[in-house]
Amino acid sequence: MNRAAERLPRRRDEARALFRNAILGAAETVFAERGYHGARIQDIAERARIAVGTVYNHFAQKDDVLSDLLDERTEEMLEELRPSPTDPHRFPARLQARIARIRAYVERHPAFFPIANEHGLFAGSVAPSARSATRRLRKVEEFRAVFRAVVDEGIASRDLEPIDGDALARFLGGTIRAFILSSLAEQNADPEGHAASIVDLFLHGAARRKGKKR
Amino acid sequence: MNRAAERLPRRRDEARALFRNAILGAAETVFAERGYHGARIQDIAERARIAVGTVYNHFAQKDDVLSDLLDERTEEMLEELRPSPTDPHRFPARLQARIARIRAYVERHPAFFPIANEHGLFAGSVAPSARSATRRLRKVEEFRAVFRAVVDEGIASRDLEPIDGDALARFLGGTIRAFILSSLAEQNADPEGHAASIVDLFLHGAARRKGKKR
Amino acid sequence: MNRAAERLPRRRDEARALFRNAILGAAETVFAERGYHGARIQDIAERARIAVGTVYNHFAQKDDVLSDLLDERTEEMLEELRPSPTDPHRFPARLQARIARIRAYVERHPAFFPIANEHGLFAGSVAPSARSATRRLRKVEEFRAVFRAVVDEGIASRDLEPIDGDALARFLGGTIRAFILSSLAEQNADPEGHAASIVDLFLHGAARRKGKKR
Amino acid sequence: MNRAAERLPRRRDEARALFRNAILGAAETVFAERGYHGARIQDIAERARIAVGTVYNHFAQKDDVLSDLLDERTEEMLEELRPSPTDPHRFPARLQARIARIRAYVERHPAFFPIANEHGLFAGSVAPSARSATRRLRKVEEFRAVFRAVVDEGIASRDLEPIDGDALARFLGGTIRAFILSSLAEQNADPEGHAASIVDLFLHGAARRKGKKR
DNA sequence: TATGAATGAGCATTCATTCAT
DNA sequence: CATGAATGAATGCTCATTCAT
Repeated sequence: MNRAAERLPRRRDEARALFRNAILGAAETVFAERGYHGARIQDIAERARIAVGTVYNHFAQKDDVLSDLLDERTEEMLEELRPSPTDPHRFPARLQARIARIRAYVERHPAFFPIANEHGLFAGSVAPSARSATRRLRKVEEFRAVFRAVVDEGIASRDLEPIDGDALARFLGGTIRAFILSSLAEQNADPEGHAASIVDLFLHGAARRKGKKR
Repeated sequence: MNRAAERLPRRRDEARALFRNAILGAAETVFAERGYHGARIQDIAERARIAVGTVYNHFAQKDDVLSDLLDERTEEMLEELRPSPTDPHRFPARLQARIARIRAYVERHPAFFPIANEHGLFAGSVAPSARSATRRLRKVEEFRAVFRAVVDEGIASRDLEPIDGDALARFLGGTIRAFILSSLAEQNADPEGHAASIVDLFLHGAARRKGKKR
Repeated sequence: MNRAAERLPRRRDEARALFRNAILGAAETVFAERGYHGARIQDIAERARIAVGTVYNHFAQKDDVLSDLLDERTEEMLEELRPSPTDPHRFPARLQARIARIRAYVERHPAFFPIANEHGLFAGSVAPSARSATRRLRKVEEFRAVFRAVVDEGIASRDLEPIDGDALARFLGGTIRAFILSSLAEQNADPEGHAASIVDLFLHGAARRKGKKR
Repeated sequence: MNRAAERLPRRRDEARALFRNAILGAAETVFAERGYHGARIQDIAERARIAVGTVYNHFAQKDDVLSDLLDERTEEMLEELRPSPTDPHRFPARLQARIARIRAYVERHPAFFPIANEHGLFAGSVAPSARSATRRLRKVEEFRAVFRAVVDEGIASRDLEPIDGDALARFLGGTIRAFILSSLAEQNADPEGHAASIVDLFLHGAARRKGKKR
């Protein structure tokens, strides 16, 4: 095969990916610390230990750094939410497994959440800041869709009430969001239990349950 | 008495309040449309039909316009959430009444929600944008406290599970937030029913309820 | 006579003068503290305990406040430098008397000197700041003329070398200026002696005087 | 050796110095023409044929441009005043040589003098314009010290009266200042003679000298 | 391709001046 | 005439983006 011919380009691509990831990683921290507008390209470059110009060799504009960051992280989060071959079969345990993965992700990328929030990833209807707005809305849509898929799964398995799926999806989103918040706020010692109780609240609500075991 | 002497100062204060409110109103729209950094003082002034300098006769800096706006609107929202003498006595109806008021508020100030979100009013842990950060955190705390008070009320009336109040408060917050989102998204024809169903989800969850009436 | 008719206008004029002087006095301090551009009309008004608008009832523009201040104070200083009926007749004592008056003036108006300096009253060839520049140059000229007159007097009385009068006038100016500087710097206990020694330096220079008494 | 490695940094430093000097040179003219506050950064940039931002790549703030300019020019002037290996040995000629150098400097940098004056470099006790005030006072002190050193030299060589050195130093300063003024005012054809006569006035004063040759 | 200095459009803020009361 | 809030032109400074090396 053309190994020799392949090697160099491959290395080149690897180098490019290295730079790109370094920039995105730096951007994640800096955006979280100072907000999008407070973050200067120079700050990001410094944190990534490269020159300003280099950032522009990998991203056309500042806005693209944010967009790509949101895209990648969101995609990763969505990946955690989607079904996995190793997931349990019954709905509640299945949901709990996914939520536990989300929690783990949030703890790996705590800086990402404030950014996602600033740009309405979990809220919709935010200021349309420039050309990346469209892309962002698409991601919001994908989130909605995944929540909706989860809910549909639950309805199909007769674990959820067969009512308005969109409303349930939003409810699920809100619940997960509250759960992420507490993950960021506290250093919970029992992630499994935490995920379990959030699923329980989603399923059975906060009302007092006479005579039922918990 | 000294009506005559009183009149002038009173009018002056009224005029000041008029300008101040005009500025805050304009700022609400502009911040929502363009985001904090995208909003120029001149945009706000133009929308309020005053001169740029006048904005600075009422607010020391751009940041203060945002802070005061967040303060005032948040206080108003909190007011809607707090118990009212006309509220029903039993917990579910009581909660539903408050949530309906919130919904009405959101519909009166649709522009405020994106702003609040951009600045983490419903999320905590956002980028600390200079001197107003402290003020904002205080408001976040107040929200948390009000949700907590609602939850404690429900626990006391034996309508809610007597478990970790903070967790329940966050859950309530997430639920209400999801509800606000849908209020902004759709023009629901039945606000009463909407509030009722959100309370129902909060109380009894999304799980299928065999044999129970809905 | 029309005393009655005169009285009111006279009072009015007195009131006007009162305001005018209060403003000039306040301006003197504020200009000295912050420099012309650093001084805001509002600062001057505050120090004079009047409203901003009132300043504009007495001076057409900020620049006029400065010009009039420079004019008045300069005129007063020139007055001190000019011959007085009570002056001694012989040149050295005569010069000493005038210089002592200048010194007294500087001590009454210490704030004025920095202003005069900032605007080149003692230097000529400064930035032509707006329309008052012409007036200022006139004052510089008047200073030069008075110094020249003093020198001519000394030449006529055969106390000074009959050389280039302009050069001598500049030399006298420089000497007096150095003297004013030390007046501002130190709290000399012996003003008379100070004036005497400056005259001595002007007349006989700094060279060692063998065998002469001092 | 590592010439090649050295070349780039060296060139970079040279380029930096080129820009820096161009800015300072432009600033010298513009400050002299319009005064510090009347000079806009854009004016300076335009005269230096660079962009506004470039000024800020070399100076943190407008004030620093002024400060550095004052520092550099003052240091250069002080350098001219300090003893040089080529100076004559006897005091009067020595002093004359230094003064002639000052005169030459003033003629090379006529724009600097008004600036120095506006900021009290030759006067002390001016409006303290923010953070650069300290630096300026230091320069004023250095001037005083150099004048004092000259005077001490003269006292030591028994050419000057052994009286209060500070007073003599101020007198020398005033004399030189007057001399600088005339240098700026006229285009004297005989610089040597001019310096000589100023030294003569400083040494022997303006009094008529019977029987002495001039 | 990495670098980092140059560029200049953009914006917050100031403050002299006006004018209704 | 005194008052002080409204006005908006003016300007220092920032920072995304470009480009010569």
